[in-house]
Amino acid sequence: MPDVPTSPLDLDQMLCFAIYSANGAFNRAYRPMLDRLGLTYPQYLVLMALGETDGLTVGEIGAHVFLESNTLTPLLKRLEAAGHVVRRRDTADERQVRVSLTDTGRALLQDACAVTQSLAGKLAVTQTQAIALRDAIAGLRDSLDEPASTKPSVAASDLARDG
Amino acid sequence: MPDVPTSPLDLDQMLCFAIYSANGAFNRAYRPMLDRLGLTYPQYLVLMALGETDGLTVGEIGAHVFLESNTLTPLLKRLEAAGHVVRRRDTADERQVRVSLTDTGRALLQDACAVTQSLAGKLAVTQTQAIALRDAIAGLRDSLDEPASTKPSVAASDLARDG
DNA sequence: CTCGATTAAATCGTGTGCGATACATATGTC
DNA sequence: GACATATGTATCGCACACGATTTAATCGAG
Repeated sequence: MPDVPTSPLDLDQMLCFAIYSANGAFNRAYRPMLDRLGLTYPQYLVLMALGETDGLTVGEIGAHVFLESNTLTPLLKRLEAAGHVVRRRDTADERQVRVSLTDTGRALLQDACAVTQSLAGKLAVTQTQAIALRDAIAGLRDSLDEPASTKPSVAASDLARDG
Repeated sequence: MPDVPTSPLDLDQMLCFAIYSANGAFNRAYRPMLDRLGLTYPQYLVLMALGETDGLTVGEIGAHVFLESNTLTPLLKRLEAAGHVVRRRDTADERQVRVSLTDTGRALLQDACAVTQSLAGKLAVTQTQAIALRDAIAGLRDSLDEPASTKPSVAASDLARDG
């Protein structure tokens, strides 16, 4: 084992940087197309969540897209102002706000999904690779979000070039 | 092939969302530790780039961390105001500004790298998995950033659940 | 039933990322 | 010398994202 004295970490070796920079690349790729639809990427994600299950509460949306209410509330208001979404207090529990897609919102979601489809063609991976990659990254995310999980046996000292 | 009518895209099936949410998870994990050091994550990345090669120009830093000068300039000024970095015009080519780590900046980088190391222990992947993952994601990023590359033979229609 | 604790949203302020645009300066080319 | 180009800088603007606080509604214990 070569002695690695001071700064053993190289930018291109870090898993977190790969994800950070890939996220930026996705944003750059999505932006011009989503701009035409008047959507931002997080807004698109929220529409997708509602497309799966309409009438989610703000908290439920947040659980899907990993955003808090302080981020979602203004975002949802923008979506509502644009007419893509309707916010309505739950009659049973008036603390909660239920969000539903409007017809135009649903149509917009269709267009946005087409954007994703077209973007998929640019990726330098096969479908099976993409699926494996997605699941691995999702697992990574979950292991980071877990408060203090019992790590699945990975020797921490072995992971010098991650993070 | 099953007919996939209107909204075949599920949030959890999308590769871009996995990356988006993993990036958020990394941010959440890094923030409390980097906060103690008075650094943001992109600032940390810039320090790392300078740790590899000191005296980079702004443009060179941008090439490393995939950020433009309009993002980097204010970031670098904050780093300079905090005393972690020195900006100096290149005497040979006065268009360029060369950025160098100060001693305190270099020390800070060490501490920040330790943060990454400790974080690596939380990841639910082996080292070999992490390396493969990192390379795959970096390849993804590069395929997205390429202007209009000849895609490596992936059937676009095969990639419905990516993007 | 009332009071206190808990929960869901909303709000406020701040920092930051990142794009668009405009502009100054230095370089290279004709 | 006049030109286009490249690069760094400054400004503006929007949208996140987080922390902390506030308000409203619900629930639970007494």
